[in-house]
Amino acid sequence: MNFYITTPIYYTNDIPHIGHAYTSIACDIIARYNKLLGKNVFFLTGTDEHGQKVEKAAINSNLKPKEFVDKLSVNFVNLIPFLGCEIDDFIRTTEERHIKASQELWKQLEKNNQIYLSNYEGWYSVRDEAFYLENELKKIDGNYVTDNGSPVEWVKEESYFFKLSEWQDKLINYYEKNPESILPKTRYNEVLSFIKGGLKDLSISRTTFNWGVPVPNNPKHVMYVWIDALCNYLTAIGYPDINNNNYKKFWPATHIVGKDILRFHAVYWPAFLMAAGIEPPKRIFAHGWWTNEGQKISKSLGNVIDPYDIINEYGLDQIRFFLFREVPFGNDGDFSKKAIANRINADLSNNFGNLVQRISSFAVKNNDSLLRPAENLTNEDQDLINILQNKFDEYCKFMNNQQIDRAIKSVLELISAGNAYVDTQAPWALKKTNKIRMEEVLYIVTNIIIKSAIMLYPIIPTSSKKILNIFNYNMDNNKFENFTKPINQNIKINNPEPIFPRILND
RNA sequence: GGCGGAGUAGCUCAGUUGGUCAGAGCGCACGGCUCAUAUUCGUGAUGUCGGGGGUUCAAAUCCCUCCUCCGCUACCA
Repeated sequence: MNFYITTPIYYTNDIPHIGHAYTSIACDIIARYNKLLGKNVFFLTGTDEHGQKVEKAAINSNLKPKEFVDKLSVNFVNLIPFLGCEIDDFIRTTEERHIKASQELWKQLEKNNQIYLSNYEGWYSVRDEAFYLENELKKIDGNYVTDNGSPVEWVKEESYFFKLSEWQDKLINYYEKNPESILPKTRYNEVLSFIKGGLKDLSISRTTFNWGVPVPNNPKHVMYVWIDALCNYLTAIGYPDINNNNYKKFWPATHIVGKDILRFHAVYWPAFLMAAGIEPPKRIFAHGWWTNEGQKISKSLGNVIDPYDIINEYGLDQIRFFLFREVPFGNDGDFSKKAIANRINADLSNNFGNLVQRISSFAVKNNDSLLRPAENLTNEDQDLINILQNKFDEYCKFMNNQQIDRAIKSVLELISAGNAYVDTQAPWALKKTNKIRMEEVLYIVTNIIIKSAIMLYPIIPTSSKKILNIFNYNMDNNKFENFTKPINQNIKINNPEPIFPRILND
């Protein structure tokens, strides 16, 4: 089984913020989960480097566009390992392979009679790089400006168009047959209602700037964002060489996107693909946005969250955990210091960390660090093992639908059951009365700890490995095959150390 | 305006096809344990399940209506 997951390509007009980190980590979690399932995974991210905005920013910086994007792209390249993301490729739209792929996709669309030359005209804002309808504009001092105050000018230019209007019925048909190809459900509804509202042909080239992929056989035009940007998902797996091994293995992809760019991925992109005779994406998942202490995040408010700052303050796994434990994936969330501290302390330090600590240090002090497989299971033991089975089933069901928060909650419930089991079995009492039973109890809990650590590995990979290391357990020999079967090996415990330090109140 | 979603304990939210569905976590109160990062375990309290009406033996769950909030309603990644 193969699994292909992508982030959007990030636009090189600014440095990365928490939103970029959020999307990338989401993909990393899903990628790691699928690896645990035993799949071959291809995880792609990259940067989108063309367009008028970049061209202008480069001029303002006294740099050639390529020099400018080289500088900005590296910020995104460097962020990936800092976030603990294990990617398989990083694509830049200025790469030769991508220019070739986009042009090839264009030619394929042209060959299939999906592109025609015409004129595009309307009110255009250079700052926003977008056209506006008259009713979206307001008049200030006799001049039209956009809602956010950008000046607009009336522009008429020759442009190539994609026959999007021809794909309305086919898209509707496709989505009605594949209701889970857009998630969450509410986004699916939005997309479908948008398509049902009618589709107009799409302008896909520009002549007013040069920083883009040249349109084949007409160098006056460069591609306007859509085909260039979206095609990256094909480029990275070898397109246009459709006999390429990666292409054959990994297409179609699962795309994780912010809710603001859902339409491009869920309407234009599948239409392009179908028009080119290529299968549409397997799934598009749209996630929400973060606020900061209840406030909308914006540069002008000065409350942009720098992923480096926040991770250096709380720790990588702690932030990864918070981002996906706190909020149902797909919803908007609020990033607050209080919520972060509560989450880390309650779930990681007090619940999981404590279970690890109380068992490992108890075993070191009272059983010479050695744990031996349990032989005679009581009803209570069996109950706990049954809970593991139930929670693992839930966890997989949720993860398969990108309900990461629900999956995490299932594991936390298992860990809570582990803590409760320790209390009822009271190994500190058994120490005086029944040493054999004490050993069994410790071993049964250790099984739960190890399985919990592996289930949480996609979210908190470094911490999970630390925990497994305490128990000298190598997770490579226990992925999700026969996962709930109890471990059966002697375990020697390494020096325990607190994995999740609590966050002290400010 | 149109389409869609949501209003459930102080907070964040679960609640498939109507009948242990009135719940979880956090917070709070009380009690227990002492292995553990002053951690954990147990018990308990607060809810007219947005308002009103209807269908039904039975509705948070279906229908009608009203109120509030949110998203989408095309060319910005």
